[in-house]
Amino acid sequence: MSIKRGRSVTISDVAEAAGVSRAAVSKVIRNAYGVSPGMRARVETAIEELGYRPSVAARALRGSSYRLGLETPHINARFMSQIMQGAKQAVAGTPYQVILAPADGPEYSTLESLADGLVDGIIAVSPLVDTAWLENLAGRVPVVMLGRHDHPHGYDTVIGDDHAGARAVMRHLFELGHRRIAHLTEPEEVTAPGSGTPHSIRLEVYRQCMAEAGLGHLTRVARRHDNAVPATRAAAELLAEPDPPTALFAGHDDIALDALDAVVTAGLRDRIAVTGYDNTDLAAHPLIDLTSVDQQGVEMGAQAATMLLERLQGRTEPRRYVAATNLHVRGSSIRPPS
Amino acid sequence: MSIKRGRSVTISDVAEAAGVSRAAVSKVIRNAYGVSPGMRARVETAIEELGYRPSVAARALRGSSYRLGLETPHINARFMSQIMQGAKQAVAGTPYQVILAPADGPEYSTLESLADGLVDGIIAVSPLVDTAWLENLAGRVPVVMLGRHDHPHGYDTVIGDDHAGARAVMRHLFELGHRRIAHLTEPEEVTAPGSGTPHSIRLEVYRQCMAEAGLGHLTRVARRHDNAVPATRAAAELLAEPDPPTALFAGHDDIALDALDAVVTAGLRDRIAVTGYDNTDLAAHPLIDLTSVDQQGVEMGAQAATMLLERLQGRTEPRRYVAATNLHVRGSSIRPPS
DNA sequence: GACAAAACTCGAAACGTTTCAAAGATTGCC
DNA sequence: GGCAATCTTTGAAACGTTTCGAGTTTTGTC
Repeated sequence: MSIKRGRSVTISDVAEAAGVSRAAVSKVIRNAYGVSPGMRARVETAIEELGYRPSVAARALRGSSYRLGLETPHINARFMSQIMQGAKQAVAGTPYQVILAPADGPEYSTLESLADGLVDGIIAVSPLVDTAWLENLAGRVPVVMLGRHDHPHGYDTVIGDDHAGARAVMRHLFELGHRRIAHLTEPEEVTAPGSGTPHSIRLEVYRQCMAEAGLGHLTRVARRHDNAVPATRAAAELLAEPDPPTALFAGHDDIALDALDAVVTAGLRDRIAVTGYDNTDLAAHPLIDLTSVDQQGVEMGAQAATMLLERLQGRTEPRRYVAATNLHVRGSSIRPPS
Repeated sequence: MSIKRGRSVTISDVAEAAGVSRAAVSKVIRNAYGVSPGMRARVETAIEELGYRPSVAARALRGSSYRLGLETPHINARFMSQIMQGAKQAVAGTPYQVILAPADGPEYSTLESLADGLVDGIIAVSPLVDTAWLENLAGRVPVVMLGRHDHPHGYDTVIGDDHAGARAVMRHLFELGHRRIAHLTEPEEVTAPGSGTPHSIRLEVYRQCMAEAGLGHLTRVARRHDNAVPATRAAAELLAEPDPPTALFAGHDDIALDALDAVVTAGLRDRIAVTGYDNTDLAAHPLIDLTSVDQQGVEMGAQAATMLLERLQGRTEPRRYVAATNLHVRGSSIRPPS
């Protein structure tokens, strides 16, 4: 009763069954121009009866796989759910599908393996790869980069308004009365000044706001480091200092969650303010109740996918989309002790 | 300065550069038998210099794409992170890569689109598709199903020990002194008796345990329904009943999070016990602090990927892996009012 | 009803790999 | 040194699509 790995139905089988040429079948399945109603009908019947499905591999070899690839740095990055959701919405109704390739290692290799003819376009979050390399990649396949504030020639970019978002956080914390505000962010390589990563900008805005408020001397930046220092520890160390901060501005919600962990563990839940970024679904949970910046991840994902589709239809000049931000104030916005 | 969509380096280019045949290059890149050290060296140099990367499309057309596909029903399902992590671990060091295809729609179509020559093997969580259809799919490409307690011929299965896990939860709640225990689960179609889905078994065990304890009359089952009824509402309705339950046994952590939401919103955080399933990373967060059943998702993912690799190497008899479960008791294990 | 234009259909060549049988080179043995 | 056995290497034929130019039929116009 064991079924052997069967050869599947090919376009030739359909052509034969419908009594037409392979070229004709190809046109029908692609809705291409120049096919008579009669032929279309016969071909569609044959396709139906045989249960024909075009081979993605053969199509890809010939030109298009009808797949868009989404590269994501960490499997867990909750923000990516939003992006994926948006991208899926954008391709609904087109023959395209979105697949996800988690990096978890060197980003170059994940991107390259996507580009190796598997997908027709790539959406990626890769702050670390350099622009020249990306321009080169974009020469082979359309690319949309998320969260790069550069102005490339060959690829498109989708970013949030990190200046506005970070500034909104700082203004909010100042208004609550905080002065000792610390910033919790990613490792140095992701926040290098001028690198144009979202986290470098949030950090820069943080510094600037502190300076403008005459609080430059209270500036404190802590970072998580991949395995060595989880964000919980970085936060805990901040809290253990002689004059600990009264507010923690976390670079994104995942870090904010860890910060909350540290704050709660230190028994300071209603003494220390914590803010996040991305407004992921958990932020609204009453047990988390995290103030966070919404940067419309779903819309960003949808825009990114749309840009790829445009490229596939021939657009060549680069596009750039900047998503507006919106601060959601929640219970983690504790006032400082007065 | 605009780069035109360049044709990339092919195996022929490498062959020419190295002064050998295409077949020879093919052998080298696949580490196949029968290639002299001299030739290998020349070919490898040429590959290096030209920056050659094999086309996945062409390879797939010819046999193997070296990609494994992971189908996941909802983008957000936190449990899938664990599976993905395990699968990636298992393929590390092999030429295989894992890609993720979120379903979000009819599962058949996602699975088929994966099977259309894109991947060499499929790992899927699809409780709803029927066995015959899967056997057929498995005839075309190796398949490992997660969470199906059936005994198929053509595909492999990886499951958690849902009987033991659910029983552990119930025993735990009884020991705490609970009698009014409600079960919060997925829509009917996923829990049909005898369907062999994990949720049908957890439900069945719940009913059985209640009956065994002489509490059959207190059995209460509530369900979320895709868009209409989020789990928060289902839970809230339970809590609003005349004699509300003192403990909520949620089918998995995502539902448990919603249950906690409802419990907190009703102001009953330290009156009602909540338990989850899957022990996702959030359960351990001090603000969530959710008692949950660990079913070794990472190990399950690793096993699934390993099974695919075995199939690709020729195994034909079906395999089945059952992961042990382990209850993690946390703060959400409230005692009932005495 | 003749002729041009438009609409439709087709055969064959590509796309970049892997595989298979066969040719060519080398080794071992007596 | 000759012959068989083994080891290397190769050319050509797949794999299943799309595309392109050319051939065939239909339509429209006078």
